[in-house]
Amino acid sequence: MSVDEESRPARAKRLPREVRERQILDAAVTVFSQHGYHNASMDEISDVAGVSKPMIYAYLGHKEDLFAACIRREASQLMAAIADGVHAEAPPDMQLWHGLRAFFRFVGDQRESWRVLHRQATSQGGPFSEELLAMRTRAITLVDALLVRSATSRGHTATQSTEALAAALVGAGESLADWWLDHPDVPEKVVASWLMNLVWMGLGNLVDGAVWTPTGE
Amino acid sequence: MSVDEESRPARAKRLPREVRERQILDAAVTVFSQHGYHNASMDEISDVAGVSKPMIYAYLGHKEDLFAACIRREASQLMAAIADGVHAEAPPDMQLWHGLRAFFRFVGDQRESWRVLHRQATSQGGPFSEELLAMRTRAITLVDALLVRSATSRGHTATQSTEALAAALVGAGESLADWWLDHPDVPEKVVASWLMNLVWMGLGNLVDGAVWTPTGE
Amino acid sequence: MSVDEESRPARAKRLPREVRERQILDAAVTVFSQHGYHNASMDEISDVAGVSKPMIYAYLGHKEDLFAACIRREASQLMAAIADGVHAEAPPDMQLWHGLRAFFRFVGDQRESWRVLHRQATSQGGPFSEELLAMRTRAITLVDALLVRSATSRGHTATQSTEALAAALVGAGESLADWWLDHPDVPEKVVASWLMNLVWMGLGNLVDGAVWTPTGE
Amino acid sequence: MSVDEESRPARAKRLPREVRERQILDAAVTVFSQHGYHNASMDEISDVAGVSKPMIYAYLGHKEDLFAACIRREASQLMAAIADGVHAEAPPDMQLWHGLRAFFRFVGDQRESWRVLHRQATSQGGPFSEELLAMRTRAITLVDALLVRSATSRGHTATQSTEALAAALVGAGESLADWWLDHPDVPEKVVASWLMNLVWMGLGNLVDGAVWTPTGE
DNA sequence: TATGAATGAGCATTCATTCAT
DNA sequence: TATGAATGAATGCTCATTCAT
Repeated sequence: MSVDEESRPARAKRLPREVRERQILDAAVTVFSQHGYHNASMDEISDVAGVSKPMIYAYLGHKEDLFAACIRREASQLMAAIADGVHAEAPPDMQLWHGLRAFFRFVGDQRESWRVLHRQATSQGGPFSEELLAMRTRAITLVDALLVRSATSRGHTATQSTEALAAALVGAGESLADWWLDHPDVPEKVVASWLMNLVWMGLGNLVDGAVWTPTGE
Repeated sequence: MSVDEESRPARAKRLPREVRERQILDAAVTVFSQHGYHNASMDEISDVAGVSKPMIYAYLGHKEDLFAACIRREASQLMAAIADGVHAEAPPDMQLWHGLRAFFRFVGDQRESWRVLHRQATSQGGPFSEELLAMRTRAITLVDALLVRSATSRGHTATQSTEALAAALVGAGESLADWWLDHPDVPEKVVASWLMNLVWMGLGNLVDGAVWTPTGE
Repeated sequence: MSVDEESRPARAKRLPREVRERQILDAAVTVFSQHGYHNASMDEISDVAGVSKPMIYAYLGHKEDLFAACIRREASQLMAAIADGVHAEAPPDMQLWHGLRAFFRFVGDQRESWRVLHRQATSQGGPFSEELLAMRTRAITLVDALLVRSATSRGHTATQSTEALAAALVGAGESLADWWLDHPDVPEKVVASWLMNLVWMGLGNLVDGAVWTPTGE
Repeated sequence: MSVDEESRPARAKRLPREVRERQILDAAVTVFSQHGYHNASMDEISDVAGVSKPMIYAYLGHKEDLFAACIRREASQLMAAIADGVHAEAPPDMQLWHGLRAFFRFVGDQRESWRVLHRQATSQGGPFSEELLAMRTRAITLVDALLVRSATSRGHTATQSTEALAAALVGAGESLADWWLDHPDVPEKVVASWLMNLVWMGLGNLVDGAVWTPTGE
């Protein structure tokens, strides 16, 4: 009947804004990832953060803003992780390979972040799509650039399709990452190599101008 | 006195249950697809369906049940469309090709359905995942079988990776479909062929035992 | 998934009104007794009765009317049972004794009826109070008359208090009946004799070991 | 513009939780007593309490909890009132007498409380029965103890029947209290003495003109 | 006589959000 | 800076009741 308040870090008073914001964002990511955007209540977030609700509103604004802030932060981390893994001077296939590995490593390490980014953000309409789309676009653009460079370096002309292909690739990565979440015993490197093989052998041929065409249609 | 009641089809009275159920499901798909599961209100659904709320509850149960029913129906239609497009006796590549085309055709024709299936159902936890997962699994299984058949028919041994690859493929398709929703001027056949080329040239090599390996790691 | 409709008597068609009414009242008493007035739904009653709701409304009116009808019927049966047990020519104590026994017998045999009469009807405001009050008043009046007759026959003057005493007596009976519902292993005759002793001899005498016993049974 | 807001005490702002809880409970008792549990709406309670509904839920929980809280509070007050009236060293008859008087005084003074306790709580199933049963049991136990003590002090053996007798006595009190509610011109002391005589002397003695009178008052 | 179809109206409950301190 | 107190506004859901057949 009496609530024990021991479980949470003794609500420290008068912390600098920066710290509070981090606390709140951490809590928000956790809660959003657990219950989804709509079922996450500001009450629970404030509870988990060890901060009163008015603080949240003062520092990070409305629920939507808060969610967007989460996405922004996590997306940045993801992009940073990938950028970190990729060496710009390496050949295209190695770039893609390292990018994929970094991606899967991130997903494996930061499941909460990934869930918020992928599962939650995707489904919410308008406001978040923008945040997420922005990130997704950056990712696609990156891959796109890779493909284009790769094609031109071999003497081919990049077609419009590269952007679409990039989209497909990113989707494949996400989907495979989801699959991986349910099969955690498969090593990250293996998963990455599967995807790499799938797309590279395919992409490689494409880039070289080989095309599959339906027969007898 | 009240607002004009002309806008909706004159609320036909005393229809057989079957008809009402269809009306309701149609409305629900529309509304869920527009606002998402949580922001869709039963009130609006009943409004759009031209039916009072109690009818919805009487015929299709709670909001969750209703949503599940939507997913089930739309998923069935999607699967049926794909099955319809594929000819079982055709060679693997043609089967995949026709499957893809049927898939993109469905997405193009039934945008609402697709949005409900993909964006909404994916993000909602528990109860729906099951319905959707079931369908997704069926799709993945289908592709998986295709790969296995294809591999064995060429004298190779199917590895565990096929299921993962199938997952990746399905994800790629979904993602590309989403991309396409934002680029409607690209003909369906072209989009399908992009994806086909991406995965087939890749998958083909894989199936034949060709493997990409990182160099200089 | 398929509903078996075997459990209920095959919904016979075209029964005479009298029969239908009985069916409905029986069902209503059962349901009211189980869930209480408010939690009993017309749907369930119609279900249990094996009759469609419009029939109920046609034959017995609104929920309130239906409930009142239940009370009337059950109350009549109770009063009849008591009247049956009492012999008008017997001496007052024997009259009371037989009345009590008949009452407890009724409660023991018709628990549902009793529950509706006592627990449900008592608590509902206005409309039912009247029905129930009428019965209760009849009971009280009966006891009242007994006391008055008894007193005058011994040369005493009846005071206003008799009515109040009768009320108290009836309450004691009801409460003891409730107690008995929770102690079913006590024989009816014993319970009746306890109450008889309490009210006839008084606690003072009981405490002193005086006991009333029926004569000539 | 809106209806006059003068009728209720100027909605004081920002009161401590304790005060609000009392306000809410007071309002709840009033409303429950007027309309009964089911017909009482949380809206009305919040209105009468001069508090918004969310406060009720925040402080006292769901409707059931709220009702239980009411019962608990009122029951405690009743028991306290009785305990206050009884002197433990007095002889049994005087103890009973003072207990009865305290009881009737409470009923007379706190009609709302009594109605909630008796009429409402009794009729509602499960959850409340427990609260109320607990109190009723305490009351019965109290009387039971009185009887046992009284009997043994005179050299008699207490039988199992005491508990049942206590139940009967409590029921008689409740019923008489109800009767009294409809005959408010009878003084409390008189009503109490009627019941006292009934149970202490027994009807038999009463009929013979024997009367119990308090000594040394 | 008998019923499946249909609804108006209400109610408990929750949540994001904001004062007053 | 920081929060307990407070609420407007929805929303899911149910039920008694009545048509149209």
